[in-house]
Amino acid sequence: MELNVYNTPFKKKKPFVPLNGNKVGMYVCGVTVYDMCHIGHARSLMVFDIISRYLRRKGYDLTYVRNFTDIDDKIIARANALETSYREVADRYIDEFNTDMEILGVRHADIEPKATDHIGDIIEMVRILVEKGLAYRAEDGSVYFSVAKFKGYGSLSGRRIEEMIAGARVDIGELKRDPLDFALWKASKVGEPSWDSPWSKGRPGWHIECSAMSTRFLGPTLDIHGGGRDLIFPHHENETAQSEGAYGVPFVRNWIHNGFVTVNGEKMSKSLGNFMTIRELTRDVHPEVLRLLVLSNHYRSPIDFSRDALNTSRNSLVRFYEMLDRVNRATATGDASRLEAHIGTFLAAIDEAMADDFNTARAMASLHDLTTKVNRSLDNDPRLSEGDRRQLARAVEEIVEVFGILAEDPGLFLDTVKRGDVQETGLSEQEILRLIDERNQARKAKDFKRADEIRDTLKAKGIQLKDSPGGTLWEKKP
RNA sequence: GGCGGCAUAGCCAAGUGGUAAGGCGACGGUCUGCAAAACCGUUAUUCACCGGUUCAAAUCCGGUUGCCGCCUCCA
Repeated sequence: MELNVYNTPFKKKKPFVPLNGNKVGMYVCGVTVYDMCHIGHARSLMVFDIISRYLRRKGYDLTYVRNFTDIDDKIIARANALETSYREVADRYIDEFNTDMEILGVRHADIEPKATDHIGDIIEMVRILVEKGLAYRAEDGSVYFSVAKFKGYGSLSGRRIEEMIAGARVDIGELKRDPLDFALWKASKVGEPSWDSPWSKGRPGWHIECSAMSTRFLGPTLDIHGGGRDLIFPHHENETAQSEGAYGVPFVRNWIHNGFVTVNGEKMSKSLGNFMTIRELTRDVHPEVLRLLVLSNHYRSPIDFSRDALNTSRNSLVRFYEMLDRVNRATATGDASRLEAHIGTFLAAIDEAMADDFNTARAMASLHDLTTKVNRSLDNDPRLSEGDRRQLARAVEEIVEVFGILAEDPGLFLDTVKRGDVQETGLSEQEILRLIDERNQARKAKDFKRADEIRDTLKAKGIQLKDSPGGTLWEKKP
């Protein structure tokens, strides 16, 4: 299936054609490490995790680069507030980030460069821009990019220079020649971390690090550059100006921007204070539930985050795992395959969905279809052939590899997720089991009144019973 | 103010020209002592509104309304 990808500046999908045959270079803007990551970050990280997994599965020779911005105003501010060094702040939150990614099952990028490890590359790039007359040194030793000198500024975000001038502003103390100019190199004040450069002791501006590091690892033209929608302007616009200004070749062949996580329709962000950190959420929500929520929406659409939305995802995930659990429990039969055709259809459907601009929502619909078909088949005949078991294992492997869900043992997953925190019910597991036992004795004695009474009591405490051939099971209803 | 995006059933959500995926919920059925789960069936003649193009429009064009984002740090 031919891969079609939506490209931000063209506003439409087109066939994905890497610059060099099968090789794909993908750069995604990572995080600024000054605080814990929230669910909005999680979505972006998951989206590109899934895209990278799919590209690899598709056979592309992918090099995925995701940076850490480890020097910046906010990191310095945080370090000052904590009376520590910028380095300690950055390193601490890089550790926290890595822990979050491990929790979320987001794989490491191939290369995860830090801005401060590439000061030399950054200075070299700024030097080229100054040499070409696209940048200038201001009085204080800072270096600014001269926006007016770069033709094509605004083409990514669809803005014209004249339109931007009105809205532009200049901070006090900035020595720009033009309000639209942006800093490539910031001269440092006393006490701030700094590096030597031909212009001043200082530190890199935000935008230049991505240009410098992406070029270092992937060359001057990227096949894919990704990030959140909010980075389109000015960050990605500025990266384009820097890179194309310096090297004279197209910077990015495919811009991919993910939609926001919103809360009550508003963007989740630090400044609005309506955020929830990854760590907080995953204390009582299984990471795959969040992943399924992300997968159930198209990557460019907003996701309105709520407990309700989370619950819906949880229920779907439980449905998938219960199907897998049934499969595991099914007795063997030597009969011919009943599921092979369904599984073939499913695998083709998810590839088709993903090849169409990474349409994970459609892929999840196919997974629901497959689940229904497997359940139906097992309703008709609870036995399963070896061939079907193998095919199904293959399908699950594909799901795990591309989407990062259904990676857990079904029995274990259902235990932890369905039973959750027993404490909340006000009963101990022992008490629950005792009541179930008492109810089953009543049932045996055909005392259904007493049996139903017990079931209702448990239900009132949020515990749902399920009588199955193997005995009575219980779960906590969210 | 400028630029951009979105508007699909009770809710969530796919769908960019060929006659509305999927999930949740609800209702009916099979199964069950009764439930739960699973399965089967029903649940949008219609895609914010008004015009237009077309044999054909949720999809394209123009306008209106509402919501959101960017223009300052932001995934």
